[in-house]
Parts: sequence; structure tokens; C-alpha cells
Amino acid sequence: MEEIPEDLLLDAEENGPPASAAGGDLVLNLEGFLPYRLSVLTNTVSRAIAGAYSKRFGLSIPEWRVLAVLGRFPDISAKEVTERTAMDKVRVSRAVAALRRKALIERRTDAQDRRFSILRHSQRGHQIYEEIVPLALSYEKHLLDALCDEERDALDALLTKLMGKARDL
Amino acid sequence: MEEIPEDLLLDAEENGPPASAAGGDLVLNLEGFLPYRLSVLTNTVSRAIAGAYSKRFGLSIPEWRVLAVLGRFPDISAKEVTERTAMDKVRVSRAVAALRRKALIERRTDAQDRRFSILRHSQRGHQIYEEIVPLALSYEKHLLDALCDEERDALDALLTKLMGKARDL
DNA sequence: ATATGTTAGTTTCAAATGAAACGAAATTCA
DNA sequence: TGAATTTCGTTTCATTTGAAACTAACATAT
Repeated sequence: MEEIPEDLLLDAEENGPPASAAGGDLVLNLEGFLPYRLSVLTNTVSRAIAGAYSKRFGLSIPEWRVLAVLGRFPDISAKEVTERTAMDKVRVSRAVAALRRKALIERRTDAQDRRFSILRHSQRGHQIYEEIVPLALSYEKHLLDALCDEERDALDALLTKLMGKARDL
Repeated sequence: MEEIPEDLLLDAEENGPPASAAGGDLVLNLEGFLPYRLSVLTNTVSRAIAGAYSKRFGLSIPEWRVLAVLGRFPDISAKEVTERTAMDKVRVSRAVAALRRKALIERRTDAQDRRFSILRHSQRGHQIYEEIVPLALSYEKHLLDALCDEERDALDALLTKLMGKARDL
């Protein structure tokens, strides 16, 4: 269903920050809009890293996150994984199932409270973890290479503050 | 709403977590890992904003982005929308289709090159846009309230630098 | 012209996602 | 005790997503 064009106005480029705006119209400049900038940066970073270990190890992002948190906190429950990864329980459940299928983690049941699982790396899972960690760290390092020490501290503080604000809404 | 881990340690390397983490192993501290922190912050922010206008106006994130970029750059093609929103062409195509179904944007065809579309707000689309912009800006303002002027400048510079680095990989 | 290649945008298909319903285990309260 | 409630984790179902295949329009070369 293509419509035939009527009159065409060729568009003059508007540039620079806000400024423009006919009459009392409000205009939002996406390129400078903080939530948007965060989103683009995050997606770019995530894709780059995910590309690295999904190609090489066949891991999805949720799977890698579970592996990562179990590297630091072995023998925790799926519930605690959700808390430490900020993923919801459905995602965690599926990531855990996938990792078990691949024999990269092992699951036991908590004897005190049998609703809880107890998760940890398998030997092979731990090997892979130890291969990925340097990759992840080196990508982080690459990013931080853009910054001097003071800037890194500043970034750390800024992210903490923003996270605090973001949560209360 | 997921809980966030309590202990914040600076960057990753060797840490002394629970007993069973055996000998000289490398450990990655997710809570301090920059890509992860960015991801959590971004998702928190995106969800909060999306919640606001999806409930009230029935718009998805991609639809809002298209509407937003057309607010600032009317009469551009879908191709240019993809460039200005950092979304892939499939997402843009579907968002445009959805917005047209809702009669919030209009599409013509470029007479010079009939592969290109020419997109702009409908009247009603523009109304909605002008209702959402203040919402979006006020949420951004809320976030930035956490920061003083110097910090805002610093954040701006940091995001620019990080984005630059993120892109080359 | 005809063939070859490129680009804008859509469609198809399989995988990822999240809300809600669910089963099992534990807890609370009568 | 046992009925009602909560919690952990899984499953179901409808929607969203992206890679790849596709169509249509244009460009270039022979």
C-alpha cells in the first residue's frame, strides 16, 4: 500500500543542543537525553562483551551472569542469585536450567529448607569461568583506559548516586 | 523490583569470599564490574520511564523513541531514524508500523528515491509527544537532582568518553 | 537494454522474554 | 492438628526480539 507523494518539503537541518522550537513547543533532544545515552552506551558495551563469550563458549548473558555470581559466591540459592544479579527469578531459573544441561553448574537441595537450591560451578564450569573472567576484565580495562584515576573515582561515585536516585521511582 | 546487593567493593580482582573458593583463583566482582553496573542502572531507568508512558499512552519503548526523534527531526526516513535512535531497522520498521496503526505518525514516499519513506507526527501524535516530553524531562531532572553542576558536566564528559571507547570493539 | 550489485524497508521464523498460574515446601495461626 | 498463607522455583502462554531471507527501487557496468 504505497501512497503517492504530494508536495515535498525538503528539510533543513537543525543542529546543536536544544535551541530550536517554533512557538512554545517543547523539544526533546534524544542525543543529549541521559536515559537514552545510558541505554545506547549499555547496549553497545553489553553486545561487545556478550559477543565475545557467546561465540566462544555458547553462553547467553543471563547464563554468564549466573556463572559470574557463582564464581564469587559459591553454594548460594537461585533466590540469592536473583538478588545479586538483578535478574528476575524466571530468567535465573532458565539460565540455571541451561547451565545444568551443559553441565557447567551443579544443583543440590538445601536440607534445612528443601525449597532452596544450592548452586555451584562444576569443574568444567569453573574452568570456563576462569577463562572468561580475564576477557571481561580486559574489556572493562579497555573502557576505563579512556579515563584517568580521578575520572574513574568520579564515575564510580556518579553511578552510585544515579543508581540511588533511579531506584526511588 | 529486584533487590540490589549490599556490599560494594571496588573493582574486580582477588577478593576473599566465602570459604570454598579455592586457591589463587581469579574472581570477578559483579557488583563493581562497570558493564554490569551500567546495565543495572540503565534497566532501572528505562523501566521507570517506560512504565510511565506505556501505561498512560500505550507506547512501547521503540515507539516512543521514534516519536521522540521525529519530534526533533520531522520528515526523515526510517533509515535516518535507525541512525538517530541506535535501533536496528527491524525494530524501527515495526515501531513505525505500530505508530501508523495508531495514527500517531504519517508516512509518505520520497519522490526522488522511492525506496525512502518520509515520516512525521500526525496531529494527534504530536499532541502525545508534547505530553510525554515534560514527563521524560522531569524524570531526567529527578535523576540529575542527585548531582551538582560540576558533577553533571563530569558525567556528560565521562559518558562521551566511554561511548567513544565502547564503539571501538 | 541486460546483468550485477547495493540499499530501504518488510516479513518470516526461531529464540528470548515476562506476567501470571502453578506445585511443592515451609510457616503461621486457629 | 489442619487450614490459610507465604516463599522458592518451574512452567505456560502471549509478546518481543533479531538474524536472515525477501521485495522493491535504484545504481553501475557491460
